[in-house]
Amino acid sequence: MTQLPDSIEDSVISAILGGRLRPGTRLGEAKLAEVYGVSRTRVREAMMRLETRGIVHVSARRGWFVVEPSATEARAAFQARRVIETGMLRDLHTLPGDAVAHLRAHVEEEREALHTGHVGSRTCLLGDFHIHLAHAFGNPFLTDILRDLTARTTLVSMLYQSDQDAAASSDDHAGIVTLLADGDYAGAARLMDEHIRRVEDGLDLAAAPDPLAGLREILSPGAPA
Amino acid sequence: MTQLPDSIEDSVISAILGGRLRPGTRLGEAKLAEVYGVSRTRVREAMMRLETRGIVHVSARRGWFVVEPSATEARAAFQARRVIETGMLRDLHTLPGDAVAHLRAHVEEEREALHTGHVGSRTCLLGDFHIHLAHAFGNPFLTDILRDLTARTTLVSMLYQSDQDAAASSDDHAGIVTLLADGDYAGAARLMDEHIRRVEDGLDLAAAPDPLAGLREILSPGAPA
DNA sequence: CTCAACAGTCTTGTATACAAGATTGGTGCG
DNA sequence: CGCACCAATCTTGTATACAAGACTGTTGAG
Repeated sequence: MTQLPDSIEDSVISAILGGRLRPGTRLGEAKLAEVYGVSRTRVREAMMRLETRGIVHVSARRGWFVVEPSATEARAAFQARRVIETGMLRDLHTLPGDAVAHLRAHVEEEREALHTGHVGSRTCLLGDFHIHLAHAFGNPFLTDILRDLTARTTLVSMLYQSDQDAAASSDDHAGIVTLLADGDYAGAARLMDEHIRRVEDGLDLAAAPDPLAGLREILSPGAPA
Repeated sequence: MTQLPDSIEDSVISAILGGRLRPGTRLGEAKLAEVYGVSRTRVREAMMRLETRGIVHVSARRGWFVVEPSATEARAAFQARRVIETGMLRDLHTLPGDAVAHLRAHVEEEREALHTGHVGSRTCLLGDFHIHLAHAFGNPFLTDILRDLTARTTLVSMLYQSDQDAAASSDDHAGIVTLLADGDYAGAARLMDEHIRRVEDGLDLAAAPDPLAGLREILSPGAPA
């Protein structure tokens, strides 16, 4: 499904999409340099690229951190995705013949992940659907833009205690694919709009994000001396 | 109209939007470092950021160059703009009250630039309209995305001998503002779609971009010894 | 005269050294 | 005991040195 990342950037992005990197996680240059077996220079370059893509940010002389979108930014990110994804479905009718089959297969994978219950691959697959759909339209700019936006909304979901029902999302995806199979782009656009709104509405954007979420989780079973 | 840029990136972007930087222009690190009075390190950082934004690219050990979009990339860039800008107009009805007035003033500026005939500020203003419109909707993600896409399409226009009629473009802009003033977002979206198509159709994307365009221009009057 | 090989120069690629600020842990005063 | 202050340590910010490759101009053979 997802090819293994060759660059530091891809590696970080895919870790976020897969839920392995949480918002607020510190990414020390020295640490990363050791992990990837490269010098700090390369790590810095990668971090700066990710920064311009809005994935990480730097706190002066403290380190690089996975972004923690504010409620406002969260809303804007979802809004941007809605505008672009529905816009694509409404304006572009250029899906190649095999796209629907591929998307159907993807939804099938989602279903399986739902049953096996592996939360990481599930999160990853649910985000990947949108990226694959964008990719199928063949516009690399839109694909790249949506990849970054999806990474951000994935972070948002991690931050605002999403009660997102993965099964419902997958059902939406299946519905969109069905409509596309019928050539009903307008219907697909409508359903996509509802879908993204549903995901957004499943968030508790009023709740301030818990800065200690990570720690709390680690310490909940019982801390050692 | 356009506040003076404080970073190297903004400076390059605004030079492109204003038509002062042509596609293919070489941006040497040492040269830029001297111009901006900073070290090569900072210049490299800025260039790498611009690279991830698709504005410049690096040719190994030869230097940084303003991108020269291929015909395929050109079409994709216009398509992306169409999807996003019409999507915004269709989905978002969140223009603040004073937005229309500001946009009207902007179109008025365009008109003046048309008469005075200053080609640089004209190009800049025509692109700025779209950026300002995006900005008015208040979604920073979409604004940033459109700024970069607009920079790219500006480069495309320089590269593919656009016969774009600046006056017609400005008329389109005026029309869009009028529709927005009436709250007719759907109509504005339709006109925006036509407008961007018109600009794209004004290009000769079949013609291979002339890699010597810059030189030819310089040498046309008669070369000195 | 043409062309291939080569030396010199220029430019980026990468690592490393050091400066500057932030954090942490300790110490002493009240 | 609590708190402010201070030293030690860690981390990024920035510049610089040097390596590696690309380009240019020259030179010499055919």
